[in-house]
Amino acid sequence: MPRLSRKEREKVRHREGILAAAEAVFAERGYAGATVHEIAERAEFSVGYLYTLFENKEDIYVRLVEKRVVDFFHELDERMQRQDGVLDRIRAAIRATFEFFHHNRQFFHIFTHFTPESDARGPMYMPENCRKQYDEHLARMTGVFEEGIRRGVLAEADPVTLALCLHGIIRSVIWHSLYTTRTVEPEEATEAIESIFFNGILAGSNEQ
Amino acid sequence: MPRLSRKEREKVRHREGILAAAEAVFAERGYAGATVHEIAERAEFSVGYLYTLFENKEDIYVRLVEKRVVDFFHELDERMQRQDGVLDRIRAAIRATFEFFHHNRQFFHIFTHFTPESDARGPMYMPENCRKQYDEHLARMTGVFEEGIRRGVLAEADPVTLALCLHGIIRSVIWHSLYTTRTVEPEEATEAIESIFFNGILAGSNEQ
Amino acid sequence: MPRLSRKEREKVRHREGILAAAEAVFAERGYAGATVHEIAERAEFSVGYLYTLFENKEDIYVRLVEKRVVDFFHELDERMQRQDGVLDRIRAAIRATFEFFHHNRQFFHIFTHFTPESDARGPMYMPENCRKQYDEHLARMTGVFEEGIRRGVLAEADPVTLALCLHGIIRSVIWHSLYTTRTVEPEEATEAIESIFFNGILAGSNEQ
Amino acid sequence: MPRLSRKEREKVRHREGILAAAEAVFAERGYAGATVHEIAERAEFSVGYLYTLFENKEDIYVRLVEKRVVDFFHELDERMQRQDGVLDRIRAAIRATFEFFHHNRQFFHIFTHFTPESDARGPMYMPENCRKQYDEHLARMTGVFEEGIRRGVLAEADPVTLALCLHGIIRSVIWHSLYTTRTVEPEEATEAIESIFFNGILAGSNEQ
DNA sequence: TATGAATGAGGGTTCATTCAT
DNA sequence: TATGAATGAACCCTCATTCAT
Repeated sequence: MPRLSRKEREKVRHREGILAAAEAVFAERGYAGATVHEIAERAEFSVGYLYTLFENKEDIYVRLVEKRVVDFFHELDERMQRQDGVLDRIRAAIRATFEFFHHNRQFFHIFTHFTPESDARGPMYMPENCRKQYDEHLARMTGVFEEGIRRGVLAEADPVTLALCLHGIIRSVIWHSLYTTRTVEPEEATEAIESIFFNGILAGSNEQ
Repeated sequence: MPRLSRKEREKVRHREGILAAAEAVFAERGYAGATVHEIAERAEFSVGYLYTLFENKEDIYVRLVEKRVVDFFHELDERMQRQDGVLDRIRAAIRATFEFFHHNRQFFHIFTHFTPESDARGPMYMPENCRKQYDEHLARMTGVFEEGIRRGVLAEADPVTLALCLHGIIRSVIWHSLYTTRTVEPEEATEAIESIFFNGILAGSNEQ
Repeated sequence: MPRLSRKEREKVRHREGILAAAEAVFAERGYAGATVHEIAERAEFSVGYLYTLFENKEDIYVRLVEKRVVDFFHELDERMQRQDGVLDRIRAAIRATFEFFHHNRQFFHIFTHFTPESDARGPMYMPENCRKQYDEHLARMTGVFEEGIRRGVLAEADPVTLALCLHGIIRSVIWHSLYTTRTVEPEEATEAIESIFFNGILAGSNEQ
Repeated sequence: MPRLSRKEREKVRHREGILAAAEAVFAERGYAGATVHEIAERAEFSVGYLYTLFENKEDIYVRLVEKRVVDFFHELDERMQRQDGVLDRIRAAIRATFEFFHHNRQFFHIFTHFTPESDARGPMYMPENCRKQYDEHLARMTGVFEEGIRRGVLAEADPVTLALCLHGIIRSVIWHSLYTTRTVEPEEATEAIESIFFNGILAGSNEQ
């Protein structure tokens, strides 16, 4: 682990401050709607300084998204690895997502609205290498569901669709939380979702 | 219903052509990223003419979103009303959504990414009166779930969460379709989702 | 010759007005020192309009220089062609240059200071295709001197150096005129230069 | 002459290093196109330090130009003074110029392109006090030509024009050397120019 | 009705200059 | 003395909007 000089540590702190400000602005206005001036203002730095730490507006966006996405998927993975059974892993994924959301509410304004157009620079476009991260994550989740089916713990179904459904459910709850500006308790949300996702909504089916 | 003169009918046609062009552009670039010139170009009208039919860029966006959202929720409602039982209504909602998506693929680039910031003009911001439409729709769906629970067809659960979950699952599948640019067969998708949502994913729970 | 519509003719007039304004600004400030705003202001157009007629700042510069250089060398050539003897051609070149200068004083601020750096964008850099024009012109002049020497009208000497010297003498007089902001009478200047260039400066050598 | 302390001598050395770097940058980019950062970088000093030795960008330019111009005219003068006859003085001026060029190639990118706008800050503008230097030099040269005419060595002609012509011829050869990036041998160049300038280009006139 | 030339405020970016260290 | 992080005015360019035709 490299020791950083005081200057270097300060630089890192400044970069983080700017990324935090950028997160808020991109979340509110989208990529095209955000202005570098507003980011600088909220970060309480001059515009010029941003350009000494980042190449340009796009670089700020890409670094920001990259950082958070990597952090998020890393956290998610680690939490899942710690569990043994398939069901526990799924539970862990749900809880970890809500906890990450709890601490990174802002970012989900971006994350939840990723638009993956490859050609055009969409409203919240997903940078190239985040797309890879995302695809890998989806593959890992799919793997978990496949294993569950193979072991007879889960019912027969397309594992990709299962992964998507879980993702969708979580995202919807998060979206509603952003939409109504109400907080979500990770614990509660996890339990509610788990119950629905595992047992379905029909009466008489939820005695696990 | 008022009879429209030829001129008026033509005007309506022009408005529709412009909205269709706008839909494509907003979908690709987001609200801030879209330019009035590009919309005009794709609609094969001059910029100036757009400004005789719409107040400004925002007006185009708002009218477009309003129109599609109203159409969509109207269709959804109607389809659900035609069914009697709770389960059939839910089924109808799923299928209707996928069918609407099948015919209005473009719009879901906007719809799926609605960001509901009220103050700032977000990347795909939801206009005031669409928000109302959406809230009403959610309330209706919640009502259906409530009824199901009351009648003992559905297991005890927070009906709002149920509505959100259904919404989320559908959205996720649609998002994945947009993301991978593959088409989704309404029939198939409906069945897959229905099975998961009704019975859950655990083995031994999916004999209805 | 294509007939132009009124609109098209106006466009051409506007382009010319802008180029004239640009000429003044580039002459005063150099390429890097000139601002598009100032050009627009002097041309009495808005900045935005310039960008509908030209690609960007560089395009304005390149078009301007190209136009004038082509005009100049074309004029020069034509005047020389009309003469038969070598001496008359040289005389014609001198006079034509001074006359062009008389009518395009402004441009010589740019022309006289062309810097032909190929890599860096110098203070008054010579666009690619003007360089070609210039090289061709120099070659033609060199040809004239060669012919003179071959026919025994001119003394033995390196024809390229002769061409350069003539060029230099003229340029110097023009430069001095710009420098002192005094006008130069084409007639007079031609005679003075001709005498020096043909006969040299030594006493007893100027009886032709 | 005041004795300088070690510190002061070092300071002088630093100033010279910076001016040398500045010379290269101004030569390549022009006044407006040059950046203080690039100068600092090439001089291997920090920007901040430049500002302790010079007032600002303009000051660097002015000092640089002043220094070289003074050096150049001083050298030129001295060399001419050493000669007795008018013709030898002219020869000395030509040779001295080419030798100075040989050792200060870089500077002639600036020197050859001096633009004398007084109001605007031109692309290679000539600082006030260099203008004075230049005027004095021109006056001295004019004086030499006047003397030559008075003594009957040179043919009757406007001495200012003669000075300008000589200047122009030399400049043109230098310019061509810069343009083609080929070196010029002072000896050869002097002879070639001398022959043309003294005898003219007509056949039968160059037996001195 | 329908056009597109013309506008100018505002965006991304650069760079001369300052100042704490 | 010497540094380079930090500033912000001013650059080039875009685009929502207007208006004469």
